[in-house]
Amino acid sequence: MVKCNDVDLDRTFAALADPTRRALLARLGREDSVSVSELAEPFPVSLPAIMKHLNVLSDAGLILRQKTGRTVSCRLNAAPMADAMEWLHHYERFWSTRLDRLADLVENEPS
Amino acid sequence: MVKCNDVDLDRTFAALADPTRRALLARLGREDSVSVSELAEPFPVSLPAIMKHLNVLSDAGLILRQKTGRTVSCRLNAAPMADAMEWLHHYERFWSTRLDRLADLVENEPS
DNA sequence: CGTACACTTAACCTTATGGTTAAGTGTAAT
DNA sequence: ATTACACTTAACCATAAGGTTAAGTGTACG
Repeated sequence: MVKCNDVDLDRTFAALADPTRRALLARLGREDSVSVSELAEPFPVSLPAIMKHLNVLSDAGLILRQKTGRTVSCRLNAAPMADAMEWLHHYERFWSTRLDRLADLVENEPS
Repeated sequence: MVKCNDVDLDRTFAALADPTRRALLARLGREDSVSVSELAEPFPVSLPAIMKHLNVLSDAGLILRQKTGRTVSCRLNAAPMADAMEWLHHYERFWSTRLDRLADLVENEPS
């Protein structure tokens, strides 16, 4: 199993690897539907820069855009995060402390 | 809260955004302690390329290296993944209640 | 109509990423 | 001592990422 070419996971993790993009997602987590210019406003960078971030997020499937008149509203689509989460989940036992693991054992294997 | 400069999270997600690096971590998840050349062997790229990947993983704190004689053994350090997991955890409600959201969409988008 | 507004695209720049080959360092074995 | 081995570093290359300014598209409004 040399090739592990999970392009979707690549894109998801890459999209999450930037603080501006995480902040955009956080905003959409709080606000549900926000226009592009409203999204851009708090950041000290230009609108085209934000556009590029939004494109990265779209390509990763993390946001959806819908045009209404001349404004475009963005909303969160967290589904791809579930795959990232699942990948990480496989490593959970490596950071759980011994006590956590003990608790896990007790929970999952009673008696 | 414009600045969300979580450099560690940047590095963790960026490190995870490459299939070769994820495969290296997977190997270390299975094998606990593996030398650099053993790690590199399955991949169709040069050893220096793998070195760069290992450096990225080290910089993200995801692996630890220990030199013994002329061989360097690498082991997984999953701790930084916990922070990534925690970040993702905040969005869990956006995909775990997907059926509810689907119903919501159907309600709010009459065709 | 014309103009302002919301967004997008284009062109460009700088730095980072992922790869290469070749050379260097230090330890082990003959 | 010499040679082989395991890894590292250096130098280079092509492409991608993240930013800029300027120009373009399309919708709304006076």
